[in-house]
Amino acid sequence: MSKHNIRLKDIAEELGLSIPSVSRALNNKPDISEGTKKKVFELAEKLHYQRNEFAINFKNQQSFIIGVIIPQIVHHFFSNVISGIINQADIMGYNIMLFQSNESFESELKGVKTFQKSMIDGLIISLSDNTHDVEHLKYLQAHNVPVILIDKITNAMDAAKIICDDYKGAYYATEHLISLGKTKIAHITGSLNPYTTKERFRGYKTALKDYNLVFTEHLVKKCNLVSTEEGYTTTLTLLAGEIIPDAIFCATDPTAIGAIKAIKEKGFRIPEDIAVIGFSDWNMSSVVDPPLSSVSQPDYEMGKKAIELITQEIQLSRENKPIEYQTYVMETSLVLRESTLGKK
Amino acid sequence: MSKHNIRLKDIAEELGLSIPSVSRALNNKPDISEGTKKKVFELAEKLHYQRNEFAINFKNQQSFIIGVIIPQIVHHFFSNVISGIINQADIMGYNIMLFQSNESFESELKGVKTFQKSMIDGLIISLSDNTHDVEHLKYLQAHNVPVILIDKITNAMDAAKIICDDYKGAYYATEHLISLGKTKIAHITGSLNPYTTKERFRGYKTALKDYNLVFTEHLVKKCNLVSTEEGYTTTLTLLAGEIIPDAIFCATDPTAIGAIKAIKEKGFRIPEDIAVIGFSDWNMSSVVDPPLSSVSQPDYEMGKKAIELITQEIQLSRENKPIEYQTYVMETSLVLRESTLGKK
DNA sequence: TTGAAAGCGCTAACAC
DNA sequence: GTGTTAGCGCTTTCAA
Repeated sequence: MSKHNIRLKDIAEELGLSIPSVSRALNNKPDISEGTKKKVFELAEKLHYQRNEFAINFKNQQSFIIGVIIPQIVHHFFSNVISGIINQADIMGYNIMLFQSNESFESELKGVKTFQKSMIDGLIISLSDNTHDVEHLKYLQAHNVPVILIDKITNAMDAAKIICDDYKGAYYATEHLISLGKTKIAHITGSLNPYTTKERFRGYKTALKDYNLVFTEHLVKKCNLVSTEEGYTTTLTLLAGEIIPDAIFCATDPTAIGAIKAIKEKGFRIPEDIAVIGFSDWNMSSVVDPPLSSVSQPDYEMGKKAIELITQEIQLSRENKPIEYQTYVMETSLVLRESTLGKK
Repeated sequence: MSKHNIRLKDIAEELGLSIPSVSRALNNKPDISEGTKKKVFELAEKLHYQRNEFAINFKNQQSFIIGVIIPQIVHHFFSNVISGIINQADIMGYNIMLFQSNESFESELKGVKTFQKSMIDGLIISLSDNTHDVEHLKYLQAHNVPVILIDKITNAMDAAKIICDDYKGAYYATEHLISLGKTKIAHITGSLNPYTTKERFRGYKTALKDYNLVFTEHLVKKCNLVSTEEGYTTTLTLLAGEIIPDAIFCATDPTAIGAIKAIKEKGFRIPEDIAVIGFSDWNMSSVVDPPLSSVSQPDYEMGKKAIELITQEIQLSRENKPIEYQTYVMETSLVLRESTLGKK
């Protein structure tokens, strides 16, 4: 907001009162007479008085802004997380400042720095795939700015963490394929840095082991971007290999959609020859042909939870009370469609 | 950031200097000796001095925050717009505060109000479908907060506006269907409030007229949410009508995807019996079966442009220079796939 | 119940 | 070159 706005001073002068009196009146303090309070309110109304929040923030050293850094907004999962964050923040009286790292560590660093300058009250962050060092986040914590890690977390720091149960989700997905009688189950994984991908891989391996299926190195392929294109080309390699899989568990839905395209193109039937299951349950997964089975993540709720946690921490931090960090593991669920179940 | 931080005062005292001298040194002002400047810098470094931005913002009455309000983040078009906004804002040295109206006018009003309190330097907004009154935006303008309308705009106020050429895009899409020899072209439109939908409808009608095709009331159906589900059910009604269309131009891609599902289910061939074209070019549109032809919008560039314009306006506004409002119409392009072209 | 004074951290205008 | 003074708008003492 600009200069030339009505200040307490203007009201005070016009009413022949002192500035503190006007302040008291407008803030509904007890030690002010009803008469003057009424006069002040009326004039304030008439002049369209608006508190200068710069002054307030300055005085309180609080911004009511929560910074949010995620790798990519254009991503079904993250845009849902953000949606939950924004709606809940609104309820709690906070504003959201948003930044995307585009999976670059330098960019993430820069984001944290500019947020710091904007005096955020707290930070919710999903780490970039290339973040190995978290000194920038520890620095914030050390300066009483609560940090909450969401989805892409790290064990390199103590903080509240919100994840979904990638391990269990992957385990159930694999188990589902096994229950269909599949034995040569391939896995297309992502860059192995992020915790999430690792956990999905672990769930896959454990399920195989628990059901006495052999783990075959050749049936695991790595995608860096976990994109549709990469899913497509990776699956082509898979289908050209010695062992043709009879099912594929993909670490993300786009990859799975790429896989479906490759499988159809090569003339295999889905799911009879090769069943496919993804992870994330994009809203578009239901419209591909065949509709894709997937592991659904509680994205919106994760965002909501993040705000609940951080507003609590902000409060505790301002009261100089100790904060206990927990890791919240939120449940995934299987959404089964034709890519594994076939036509009804 | 918290209290208990290093202030200029701390440095000044430790160095036996006055506060302004320290300020001058740290801000690289010319009227300070190299010697003291060096001393100050070293101590500041050692003590991890950080400017208190609350004080700076207070002094300058500027936040370097740009507010952004859009109807829905979880929307391919908008998340791309925001992506462009954030990346460009970063370049220009601004932060982005984000809010979604969820297509509710009340929510939009509330968002504007909280942003006002957060002292945003400018607002970029895409109106909710239910916004008929724009007094809240005019109020901002009147208080020297530049407002830029993007995509969902209104003629009810004077401001810089950024849209894509919905009319032309729709015209070309319809023209494309006509060029395929289609004559009974249906149109599934959205809620007719937003300017964009109106323009798409107008483009459709004009194309029909220009090519001497009769406009048939029955072939135009309205969807409120323009969702996949609605596209599906609406298309079913269309296919159950007296005149079966030989092509459908849908106002959005989700609608078109729903239409494809309905058409396939009823046993029609795409595009031989009924061709389908959408609008927006979702990234998933290429993976549906058949891949969907669509009108691609310059979403990311629109966001980028919005930041360029608003930072200029903010600058002009601070210099009390007059601002000329323009409407920027950005070009769409046809992305043709199998849903109109058929298999190669 | 009200006013006077001080201060949040910083910078700009004015002295010396 | 450096220090003194004043002020951004508001709230919170402390006096009266």
